[in-house]
Formats: sequence, structure tokens, C-alpha cells
Amino acid sequence: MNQVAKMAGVSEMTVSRVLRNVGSASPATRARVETAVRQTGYVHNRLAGSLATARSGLVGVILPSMANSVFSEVMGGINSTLARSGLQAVVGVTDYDQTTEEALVRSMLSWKPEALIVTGLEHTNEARRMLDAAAIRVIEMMDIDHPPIDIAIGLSHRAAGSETGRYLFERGYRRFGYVGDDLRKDTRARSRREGLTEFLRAVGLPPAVEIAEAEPSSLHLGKRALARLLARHPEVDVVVFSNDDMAAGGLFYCMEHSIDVPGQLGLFGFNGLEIGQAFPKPLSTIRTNRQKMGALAMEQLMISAARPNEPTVIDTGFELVPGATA
Amino acid sequence: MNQVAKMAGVSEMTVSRVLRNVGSASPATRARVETAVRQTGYVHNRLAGSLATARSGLVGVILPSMANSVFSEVMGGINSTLARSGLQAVVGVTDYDQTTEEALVRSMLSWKPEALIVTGLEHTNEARRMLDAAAIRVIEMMDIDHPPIDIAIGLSHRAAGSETGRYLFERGYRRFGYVGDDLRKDTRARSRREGLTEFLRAVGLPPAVEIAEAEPSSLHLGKRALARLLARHPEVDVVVFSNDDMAAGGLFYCMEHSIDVPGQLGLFGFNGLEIGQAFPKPLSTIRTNRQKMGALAMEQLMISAARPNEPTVIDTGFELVPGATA
DNA sequence: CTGTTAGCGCGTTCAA
DNA sequence: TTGAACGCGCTAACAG
Repeated sequence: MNQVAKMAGVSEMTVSRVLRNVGSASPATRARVETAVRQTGYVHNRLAGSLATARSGLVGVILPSMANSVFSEVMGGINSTLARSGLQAVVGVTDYDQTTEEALVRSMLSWKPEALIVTGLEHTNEARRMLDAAAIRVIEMMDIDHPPIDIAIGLSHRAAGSETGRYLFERGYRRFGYVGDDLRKDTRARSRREGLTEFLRAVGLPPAVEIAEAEPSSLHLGKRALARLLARHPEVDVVVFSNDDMAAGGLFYCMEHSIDVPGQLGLFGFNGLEIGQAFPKPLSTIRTNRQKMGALAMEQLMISAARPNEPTVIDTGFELVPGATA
Repeated sequence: MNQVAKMAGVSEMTVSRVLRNVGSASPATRARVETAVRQTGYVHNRLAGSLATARSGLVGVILPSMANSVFSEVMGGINSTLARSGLQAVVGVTDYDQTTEEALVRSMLSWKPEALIVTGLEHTNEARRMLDAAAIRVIEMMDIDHPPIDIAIGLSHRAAGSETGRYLFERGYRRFGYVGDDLRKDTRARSRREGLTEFLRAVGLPPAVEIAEAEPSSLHLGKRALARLLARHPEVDVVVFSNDDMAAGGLFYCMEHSIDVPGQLGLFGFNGLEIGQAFPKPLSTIRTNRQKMGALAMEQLMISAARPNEPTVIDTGFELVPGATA
């Protein structure tokens, strides 16, 4: 900036003002500064700028995974709103591990972000303490089944699980099976399964017979797990999957093995991904609004930069999509 | 840090050293500092640290889209390697727009990143100038069909398109159709189509009849576009899709309309996504290695932080997966 | 093993 | 409309 100032024959302060479009500068000096910037190839240093203003314009985003399209969609929602506000995202991936999350929270906070967006409401004590102590907005996305630190945006997975049970029960299904991915890690899938189990108990049915593989969810896992479930429990008349990827795998399995869906076996997913709705028989599932979560999160940040005394909970809800598989 | 230093009865410098684990400190002072850090809830300020050391530990990543799983997979590859090196990703999304990319490049450079990872080899002149002038490593991912600024990691989409043509020609297909998404934006899909067209010309066949919709690729778009193509050109015996999402949509369409694949109509995709391989008849496609691109990119950064005189081109290749649809 | 000095590149504040 | 002085919070370099 010093160089630019010299070349333009002004002070650094004037250069700074011209570049940020604040205060006022005569058209003549403005032009000279702009020429000098171009000639020197000057690149603004936001590290120094942020240090001086104590405003980084950064937002930390901590996600469990990039492979799962659910999170990349949320990230998409965040990013599109972010860009308009002149903020930038710093991204971290936890791989569903709370210790990794804690390290990422610490690391992110050291960049003095304007806000931090994390996934879910379960964190290590230390992570919770840091988030609580940070004088910034903290948004916990995807889930609203527990009290948030500051703002929670998402849906009740417990309610979604229970609603799934109610719908299938009303359709006449009685012998429930459940196919899940790694439930130790995917706490929201676990909540949904608990909601389902609770409903079944309430109507006097036994809990769903279950296969849960210790792997991240995928189409192939859904296929394989359904095969195992049916081998062990041929009596089930409906299978609830932990999500649409798994369910789509199950649907492919049924196609390959000529299992009549939903006549012989009902299938039910979660998320409302495009893939489920592209099948000749669209998947029965629950649709959640990921884009909206991301956008709403940013909206909350715009409303107030300071954290109020009371936490905020925003329920983005869910919609049961009857489909044609259950 | 001042506070911490006072509470521990040492200088700021000692605190700094203890926190960064550099130099040496007696166990006693180390303990006192650590206690003070815990009691004050001190959070390191990397803005200041980076300014002082002139090393940000940031890597800028600029992607066309988050919705497309191809890019989130690349991002996954980058992130997993990144984390191990103590670097952090700052992410920007261009929505396939070069002007947006230029703005993002400028913005990213102002954070003084250690490296910048962008997608593809086509940029605005100004973006290219900035990338060229920045004294950091610049990685252009996904494509190697043009000379890179510094490092290109990816595959020749032209070769992939041409190989697709060769394979289908050898299988006996002669009347080619093509179904694409927005080719003005997706320059790599365009390269593949050009490679295909070139091959067809070389063997004396007419170019593929084509439907290209001005929308981002999706399963539904694939369905719709195939319907339109077949309505207009019922004579085609094979359809090449711009990618696996589109092709999967086409495959669903054929299932719904009882079109025998590959007997009556061949279908061919690109990417080797899981969805294509989950069908009862796995999709014939070309598999690319996205994770590997991300990981290799980071590896290159580790090898040398300085940009050599000669650009580097790393071909991650592709693999034709015969599948069962063409 | 520990402290002192100086400066990273900006923006705020005040004065002209 | 412009400039000078100062400080943001940290660390490199040197000294002890």
C-alpha cells in the first residue's frame, strides 16, 4: 500500500479510503490511486485489515461430511446467502467425530469469525464451553431436539421418526424392519429411530427388527443391509431406512430380486433426495428443506450480530411424501 | 495474551512460545501458562499471528457448485489431506460463472493463502493475471486439456469423449444421440462432446443429434431431455449423456417406458458415480477419480511451496466401465 | 530458559 | 479532501 501511495503521490490513508470507498476523495486522486493499484498489482491484505478493524468477515462452517449430499446442500444454502453479505466461509469437516469437531471449533475461533455454524446439538463439553464463551452467534443446524447454545435451525428428528411410524401403521403395516448406517455416529438417524420405536411401543407393537452397519450410508450399503435383514427376518412387511440413499439401495435390491413394492414389502426413506423421486415408483419418504436451513441460518446472522439472552429455535419442519413404495 | 502473561507472571513472548510449542520452556512456567490460559479462556488470534509471520495457513478453494456431488467429492479429498497439514480451507462457489470466479480469486488472494485451488483451465483474463502474479502455488483441477498456470490435475475430457465414441462404435452403435446440461457453463462437458464429435467425424459418421437444456444437470433433466430426444429422433440407437446423473435419469425413463436397454437403446454416462453402478443393469460410463485429484493436489503443495518455472500437468486418467447399458 | 525491541499492513482518530 | 500518529495482537530476532 505504501508503494501505491508513493506512486499516486498521496498518503497510505488516502489509498485505503479510495479502495474501501469510504470518506471522500477527489475524482483526480481517486483516478491516480486506481492507476497506481493497477500498475503495482496491489492486493489488499485482509489479515491486516481485519486485525485493525476487529472484524474478519469470516464465518466458520463445521460439517460432519462432504460426501453426504445432505450437507453439501446445506453448505450450498449457506454459501449463496453468504456471498451476498460479503462474508466468506471457512470450512471444516469432522467425519462425525466430536473430538475432531472440538479441535475445529478451537481452530475456527482463532480466526475471529463473525459467526460459527455447526451441525447438531451434541458436542464435547469443551467444545460447548468454547462456543458458549465466544461472543459471536452460534448456529446449530439440522436438529432441534435439544436446547441450543444460541440458535438451532432444523427439525425434530424424533418427531419425523414417530410420524413415519404413524403413517406406516395407518397404511396397515405391522411387522417393522429397520436398516441403518453407523448409528453411533449419526445421532440424528438415531433420534429418528427412537421416535419410531416410541411410536411402535405406544400402539403396542414390538420394536422394529434391525440391521445397522458400521459404515457411512450409501446405496450399496442399503442393498446389502436389506438383503441381510430379509434373510434373517423374512416376516417383515415394511422396512424403514435411515435415509434415502439407503432406501434407494433397498429399492434397487427389490427390483433385482423381483420383490413387489409395496405389495410384498414397503420401503420408507428420509430426506427427500432427488434420487428417491426419480424412480418409476417414487420413494415414500420425509422431505426436509436443506437449502432453507442454510439460508435461514444466514438470515438470523443478519438480524442481529449480538447473542440475545434467550436461545432461538427455528423449526423448518418436514413433509411426509407418500410416494409409491409404502 | 497480555492478560495471560500477567497472570502467569511471564512475558507475552513466553506465552506465545508455550502455546505454539516452539523453543523451550521450563515445565514450571509451562504449567503456569497453561493454567492461566484455561482460567482466562484465552483464544489465540490467528489474524495477528498470520500477519506477524506472513503465513496464513489458509488454502483457497474455488468450486463451480456444491450441489454437484463431483465437486463435493473433490472437496472431500482436499479437506482430508488439508486437515493433516494443519491448513484450513476457505471455500468459494462460482455457480459456473467466470466473473464470479474472478471476484472470488481477488477476495481469496487478499487472505494471503498458501495456495489457491480453482476448477478448470478457463478463467477471465484478469483472473488469470492475478493468479499468475500471486507468488503462491495455483492448482487447476479436473481438466488438463489446456496449458495450466502452475499445476493442472485431472483428465483429458476430450480424450474421454473420444474414447466413449470409440467404445460405442466398436459395440456396433452407429446412430448417436447426445443429451447434455448447460454446455455454455459446463466447459468440461463441452470438451467431452467435442471429443466425441471428432471421433464420429474421423470414422465417417454424422455428429450426434443433440438435446442440451440450459439447466444444471439432474436426474429429472436427464429423464426429460431423453424423452424429447427420442420424440424428435426415434432412430438413435445410443445416447451419450453429459454425466451419470443425467444418464441415470435416462435409465429410469427407459424403465418406465419399457425401452429395452441396451437392446433397443444404449445409454452411456460419465463420472462413475455410485448411483449408476447401483442399478440392476449398471450404467456404462467412464470413471474418474475425484478423491485422488483432491489428495494429489494437496500432495503437490507439500512437495514445494514455491512455483517452479515450468508448469506441471498430472493426468489422473479415467477408466471406461463397460457396465450393462451400452 | 526467558525477556526486550521492533514491526507485520492495515484502519481509527484526530487535526489540518 | 487529505495526512500523521497510533495501535490492533502477535512473533522474529536478538540479547541475556
